[in-house]
Amino acid sequence: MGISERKEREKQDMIKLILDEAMKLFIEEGYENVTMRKIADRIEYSATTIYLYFKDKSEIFYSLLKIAFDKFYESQLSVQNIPDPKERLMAHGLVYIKFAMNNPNYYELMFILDDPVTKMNCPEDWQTSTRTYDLLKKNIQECMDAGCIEKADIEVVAFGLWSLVHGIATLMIKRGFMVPEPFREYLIYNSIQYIFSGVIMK
Amino acid sequence: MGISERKEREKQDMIKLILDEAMKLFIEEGYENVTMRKIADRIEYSATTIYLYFKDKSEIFYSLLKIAFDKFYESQLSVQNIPDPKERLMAHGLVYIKFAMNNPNYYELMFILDDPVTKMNCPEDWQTSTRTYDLLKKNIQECMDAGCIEKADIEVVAFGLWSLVHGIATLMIKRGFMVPEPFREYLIYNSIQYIFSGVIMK
DNA sequence: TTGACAAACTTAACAATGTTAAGTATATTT
DNA sequence: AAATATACTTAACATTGTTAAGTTTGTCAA
Repeated sequence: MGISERKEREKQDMIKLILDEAMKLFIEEGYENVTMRKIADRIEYSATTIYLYFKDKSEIFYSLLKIAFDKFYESQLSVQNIPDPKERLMAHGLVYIKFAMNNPNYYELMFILDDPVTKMNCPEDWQTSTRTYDLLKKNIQECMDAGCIEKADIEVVAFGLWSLVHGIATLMIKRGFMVPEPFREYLIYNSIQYIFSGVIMK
Repeated sequence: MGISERKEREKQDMIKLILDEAMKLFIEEGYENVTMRKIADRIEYSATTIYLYFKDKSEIFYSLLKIAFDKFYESQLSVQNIPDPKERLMAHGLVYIKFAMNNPNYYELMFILDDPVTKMNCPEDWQTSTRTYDLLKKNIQECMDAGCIEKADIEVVAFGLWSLVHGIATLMIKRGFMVPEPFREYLIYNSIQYIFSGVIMK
């Protein structure tokens, strides 16, 4: 009988509907400003219905977390065709920050907010997130192999460069208003440029 | 007559009482977990009394913000007696991160949370916060003068180095659990070391 | 086809939050 | 001593996430 299949399909449709509307709201308004009742309004069901498909609010946004990491990974790939490893590494950093500033709510979800991340328990959950980090390490390794940058523990270098771009991203997202607009791009590009050209050997 | 003076004194005492208890709660539990009623319990007044002394919750923590920035500045000073400019700059970075990790709730208040910062309107408010940044710029300038690091727009270099340590700090505070404990200190120290020794000229 | 049962969904409600309005003591002034 | 201003409290509101209880709808066996 196809009834249970249909039911399963309907259930998946409902989950997708909730996630889609939650995502739209979230991108526009951010985690704290998305309420269960707002989502309920959008999907045209009562708020409690959502609890039949998700344990609680953070579980909804834990699902969105995976989508965010996928989009994030996708954006990083765009840089992988650059042949010169040191140019690629620099572009990698820039595209990282660009993603963060174009998708501040995604970025907050992935790297700042506590709530939905607590749902990440199984190690395979991290795989989506570590994919991008592996990409960075790969690019660093190729720079080392090509003699562009000083050889060292790759974990150390990756963490350092990640911290740099993460720092720029979070400062711009959270305290960007401190920097007058036409100056922001200048600061971002040149500070990365300065530090990278220190790390990269002549 | 001394009545109005006494009243003014009592008012200031009350403000101090509220701030003291709010601060204690805040350091232990963080902004979101401090409620008006919890503060009220501690000071042994009703919750609404607090509103006679502060406009709203964020204004209380805006007051704490200044205290946090003062403590922050104080901690940075400890490094200013190091004679060698490049060693001083490196130590500056390390002490920055140390403060952030020892006072994660202060740090969040200063550089991550949105709410209390919105109360900062007058330009003199920023002075407490820019003091530390000026200190960094001074140290960078001395490094340039001594020929330790490549000459460039000081705003660019300061922003880059700040982003680096801010990135490390926020990653450790917000996603530190991803890094196994004995590995954290190693990552922090060596990644800073690596990037600094790139920036610093041999 | 109908009656029992399960699944899907809603309404009502709870406790906690920040915050406001109205009321009550207490202190000051005239 | 009466009038008034000050300090504080109680009650309440709207909003939040979430749970419990009730209702409707769909499915299946007789």
